[in-house]
Amino acid sequence: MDEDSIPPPPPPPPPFLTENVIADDNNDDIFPHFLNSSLIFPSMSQNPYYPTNGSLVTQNSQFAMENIDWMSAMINSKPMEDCNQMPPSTCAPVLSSMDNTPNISSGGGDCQNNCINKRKGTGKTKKPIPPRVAFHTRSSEDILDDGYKWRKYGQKSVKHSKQPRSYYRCTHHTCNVKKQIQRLSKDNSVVVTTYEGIHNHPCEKLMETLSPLLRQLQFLSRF
DNA sequence: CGCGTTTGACCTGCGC
DNA sequence: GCGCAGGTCAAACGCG
Repeated sequence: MDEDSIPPPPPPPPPFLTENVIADDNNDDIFPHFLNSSLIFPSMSQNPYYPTNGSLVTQNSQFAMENIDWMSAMINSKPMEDCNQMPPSTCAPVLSSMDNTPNISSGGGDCQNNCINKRKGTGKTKKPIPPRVAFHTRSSEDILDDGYKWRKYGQKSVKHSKQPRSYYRCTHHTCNVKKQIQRLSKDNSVVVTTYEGIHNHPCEKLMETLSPLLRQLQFLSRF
């Protein structure tokens, strides 16, 4: 190759966002349903039920979701065995620790030590592992308003943690999504939320917001 | 009265 | 097989 040859094309873009997004809570253009420190951004997603990739810091809450590839995490979550081969940004949200090790928001951390679903090899058939995403939120509120309705079905004190872990289930009758909420014992202001599964119904708040608009559109379309 | 939370009991998987 | 820890169940209770 000589110097006159065409320079090589730039490397392909990363498969998902790697920049933090500073969201103005009042900016409907970015997050139309971001209310009261809620985590609702269905408009960013190809899947209307889940937010897409990217990190987010808001004025009301500081979300330490580092380069989370939500779509990959929730839909294409890799088997635990694969996490060594995966980039940290892919491993991090899915495989973050359930105990209080502070690696969830540390840019990936050590997958081997932080896999939620880590199963030490026994050779036995493993239960299918539902996709999971965990992230840190600095908030005084334990329960983030993510647009869905949740019912608490259990609370448990966890070893090596002063803070209990709460278990929630989506109240939608056909939906089997669960989430766990736990505060870091090292930093009580940090809430660790872990989602398990994929909603099979629209976000209620989104529908609530959109329905008047849809009605209006239906009305206008008659002319 | 319906719905959500609390909480002790029970179940299950894993390590030894 | 046993014990431990995490996860779930379900009855009791509280609230609007």
